[in-house]
Amino acid sequence: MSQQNDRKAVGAQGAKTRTRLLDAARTAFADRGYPATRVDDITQAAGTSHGAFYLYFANKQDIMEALADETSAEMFTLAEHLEGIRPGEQGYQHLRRWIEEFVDIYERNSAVVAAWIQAADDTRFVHLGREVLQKFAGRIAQVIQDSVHAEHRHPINPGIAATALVAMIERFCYFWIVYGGPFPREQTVDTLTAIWYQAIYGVDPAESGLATI
Amino acid sequence: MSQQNDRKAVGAQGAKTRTRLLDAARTAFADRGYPATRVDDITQAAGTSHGAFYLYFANKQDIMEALADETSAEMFTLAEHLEGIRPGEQGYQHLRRWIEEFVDIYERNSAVVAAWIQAADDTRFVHLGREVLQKFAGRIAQVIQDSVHAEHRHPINPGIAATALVAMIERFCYFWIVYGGPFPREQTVDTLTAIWYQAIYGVDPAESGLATI
Amino acid sequence: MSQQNDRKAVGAQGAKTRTRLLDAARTAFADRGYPATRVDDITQAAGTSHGAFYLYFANKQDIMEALADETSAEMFTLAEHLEGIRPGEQGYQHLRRWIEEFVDIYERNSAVVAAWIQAADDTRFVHLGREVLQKFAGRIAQVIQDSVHAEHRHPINPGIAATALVAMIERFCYFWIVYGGPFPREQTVDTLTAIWYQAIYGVDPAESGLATI
Amino acid sequence: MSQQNDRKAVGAQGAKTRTRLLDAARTAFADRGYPATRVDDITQAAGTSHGAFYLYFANKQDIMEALADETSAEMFTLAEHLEGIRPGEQGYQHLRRWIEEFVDIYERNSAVVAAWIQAADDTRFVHLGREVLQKFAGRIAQVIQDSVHAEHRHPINPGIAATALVAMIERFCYFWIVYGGPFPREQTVDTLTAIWYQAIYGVDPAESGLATI
DNA sequence: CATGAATGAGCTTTCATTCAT
DNA sequence: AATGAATGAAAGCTCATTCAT
Repeated sequence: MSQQNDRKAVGAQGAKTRTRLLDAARTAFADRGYPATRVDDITQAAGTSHGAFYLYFANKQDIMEALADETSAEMFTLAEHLEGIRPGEQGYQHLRRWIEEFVDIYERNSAVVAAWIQAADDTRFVHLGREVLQKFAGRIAQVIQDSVHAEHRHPINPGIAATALVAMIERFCYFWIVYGGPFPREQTVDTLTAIWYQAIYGVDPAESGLATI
Repeated sequence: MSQQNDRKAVGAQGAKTRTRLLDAARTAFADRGYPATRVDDITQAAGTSHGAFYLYFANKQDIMEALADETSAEMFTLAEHLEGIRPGEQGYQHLRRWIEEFVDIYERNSAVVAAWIQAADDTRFVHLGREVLQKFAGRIAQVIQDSVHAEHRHPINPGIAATALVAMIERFCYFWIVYGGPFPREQTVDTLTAIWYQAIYGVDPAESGLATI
Repeated sequence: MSQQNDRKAVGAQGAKTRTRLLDAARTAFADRGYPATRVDDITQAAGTSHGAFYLYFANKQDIMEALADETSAEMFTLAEHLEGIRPGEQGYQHLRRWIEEFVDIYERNSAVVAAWIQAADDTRFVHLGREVLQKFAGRIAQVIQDSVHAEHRHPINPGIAATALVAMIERFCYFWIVYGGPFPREQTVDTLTAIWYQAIYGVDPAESGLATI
Repeated sequence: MSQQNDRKAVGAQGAKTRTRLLDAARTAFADRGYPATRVDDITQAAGTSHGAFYLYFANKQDIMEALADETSAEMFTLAEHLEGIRPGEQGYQHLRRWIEEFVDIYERNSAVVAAWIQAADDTRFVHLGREVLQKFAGRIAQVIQDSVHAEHRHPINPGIAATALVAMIERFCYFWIVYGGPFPREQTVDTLTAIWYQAIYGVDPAESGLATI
C-alpha cells in the first residue's frame, strides 16, 4: 500500500491537492510512460510546487502505487462478481456483461495499467500484478470447473485456460488502447465473449441459437 | 533498426566483443529491467571497458533495438509460417506445433520481450511491437477468414479474434515466465491450442475425434 | 543575543509554548546534533504546529542562540565567582568546590554545549565561545598571577596556563558526557582539582597535608 | 575506513585527481566548516567537475572519513611513541618533545580536526574520536601508573588524569587555532609540559633545577 | 495565538556520453 | 580496438521559511 510521507498533510485543502496530484500523475504516466515521467511533470500538471508532491507522496513509486491500489481494488471487486456461467442464452449474456465491465474498467484505468506494466522492474508492482492475476484466474478456473461438471468432456485444463482467458482480455485491451486498433466496441465484446464461451463449452454460441454479430 | 550496428569496425576481435555485449545486455535487462539497467552493468557483465560499449552501439536504446530486431525477426518468420488450418486432426496438429514454436521463441527471448514491454515509453519500440502484432494478427485473420469460407456461420470478427488470440498466447507466456506459474508445458500447449481451435471452429476438438489431454 | 526573543507576544499561553519549544530544542539538539535537527523535530517534540516555531524564534539559529545565551550566562557568573586561591587546605577546597560547580553546569547544559560546538561554522557561536573562554581564562590568569606574587618562581605563563586549565576541564567534561567514560564523580573532581592546584603551586597537595583520594 | 565508490578509478591520473580532491576538501572544511561545505565547494577548489567527486568518494562523509583516517593514523603513531617519563631533566625534555610533536600534528591537521569535531552528529566520527582518545589516554595512564610506582604517593587517578591531560592539550590546541590566541609557541609548549609534568610528579620543574621560561 | 499547507532554493547523486591516451 | 577518467545535464529530495486562514 501507498506509504505516504510522515509529514503528510491531512486537512480539506490537503485532500484536494493530493487528488490533483493523483490526477496529474495519471495523465503524465499516460503521456510519457512511467519511467520517463519526472516528479516535476506531475507537479507542473497539477499546478503545485515541486515540494508539495513530497508532502503527500514519498516518491514517484509511491504515487504510482496509490494509483495501482485504486485500480487493483476495482479489479478485485470485479473478479469476485463473476458468477457461475450456465450454458445457453442467459449464461452467455451474463458473461458478456462481465467482459464488458472488464473492458470499461480497463479503459477507465488504461493510463494506470500501462504505467503499471512499465514499472515491471519494481518488485512491488510485479507482486500486485500477480495478485490480481491470481484472483481473476482462481475465480475463473472455478467457474470452468463447475461447467465441466455439468457438461463433462473437455479438452482444457481449467487453471491454464483461466489464465489464458485473463491474458487474452487483458492484453487485448492493452493493444486496443495503446495501439489504438480499429475495433468497434460491440463487436469486440462479442468476439471476446464468444471465444471465452466456446473455450468453456466448445460450442459455437451461434449454433445454440444465440444472437451474434 | 539498430543505428550504429553497421557502421562500426567488425574484425574478428570486434565481432566477439559485440556479441559479448549483446549477451550481457540480454541478461542485464532480464535481471534489472530495461530502465534500471545502466550501461556500466552491461560492460561489467561483458568484461569490457565502459568506453568499449560506444564502439559498437550508439547508446542504450541502440543495443536494446539490436536485441529487439533479432527477436522480431524470429517472430516475423513464425507469423509467415502459419498455414491455413483445416478442421480435423491434421489441422489441429499443425496449429499445435505452431503454438509450441511460439512458446519456444517467447521462452528463448523472454528477457528481450520483458525489456521491450518496459521500454514502452520509447516510440520506436512501440512501433516495432505494433508491427509484430499486425504481422501476426493479419496472417491469423486471413486464416480465420478462410475457415469461415469453408465452414460458413461464425460469431467472431476475424480481425478482432486474431488480435485476441495473439494477445492470449503472448500474455500467457509473459505471465508464465514472469510470474512462474505452475503450468506443465504439454498441458499448456494443449489448452492454448484447444481454445484457439474452438475459437475458429466453434467445435470442441474432443468431439471431432481429436486426441486431447 | 537572541533576536526574536523579545519582540514577540508573550502572554501566559505564549510563554508556556516558548518554553516547550526551548525544552524540545535542547533534547532534539542532544539527540541528533545541531545541524541534523530540523525545525520539525523541535515542533513535533514540543507538540506545537510547525508554524508556531516562527512565532517565538526567527529561525533555527535563533533558538540555538537563546539556549547558548542561557548557558553562557551561567558560565559567566561562575567565572566571576572564582576567588583567589590561597595555598593550603582552604584554598584547595575552594577550588574543588568551584570545579565541582563547573562540572554541574556542564552536565546540566551538556546538550547545549554539544550543539554549540557543532555549530562552529556559525560565526556568532564562535564569538560567544571565545567570549566565555576569555572570561574564564582572564579570571583564572589573574588568580594564577596573584599566586605567583605570593609564591614567586613559576615555570608557567599565567595566560597560557589559564587557557589550558579551562581547556582541560571543558574538554574532559565533553569526553565524559559524550563518550561516557567510567569516571566516578568524586575521584574525577579530585583529580581535576589536584592537577589544577599543582599547576599553580607546583606542589602535590598530598605533600602539603591535604586530604586526597 | 573510507568506503570509496565502486566505480572508483585507479590509474595514475586518477590518483592525482583523488589527491587534489582531498586537498581541496581539507581547505574547504577549514574555511567554511564541515556542515556548511558543499560538494561543489570541494570540486570547484579542486578544479574538477562535479561528477569527478563521486568517482573517488561516495559522498561528503566519505571524503571526511578519508581525511580523518589519515589524521587518526598520525595520532595513533604518536600515542605509541610516548615513552615512560622519568623525573628529572631528561624526562622533562622527553615529555616536552612529545608535546611539541602533538602540537605539530594538531597544527598540520587542524582543518581536519575542526571538521571532525563539527561532524560529531555522525556516529562514525564519534567512534573514531573515542578510539583516538582511548589510545592516548590508555598509554598515558600507563606512564602515570609507572611513575606512581617510582614515586609513591599521588593524589591523582591515573585514568582520569590521563584523559584530563589529553583533553587539555587537545582543547588548548583547538582554542589556539580556532580562536587564534596570542600564545608564543615556545612558552605554550613549556607551560603545557610543566602542567603535565607537575600533574605526574607534583613537583614544580623549576624547583628541581629544570630550565624554564 | 495557532495551524498546517505551500513554496522553492539548494544540495545531493546518478549516469549516459565524450575523449585523450 | 580498447581503456578509463572526466564531464555535466538531469533528477531526486529536503527543509527552512512564508502565509492564508
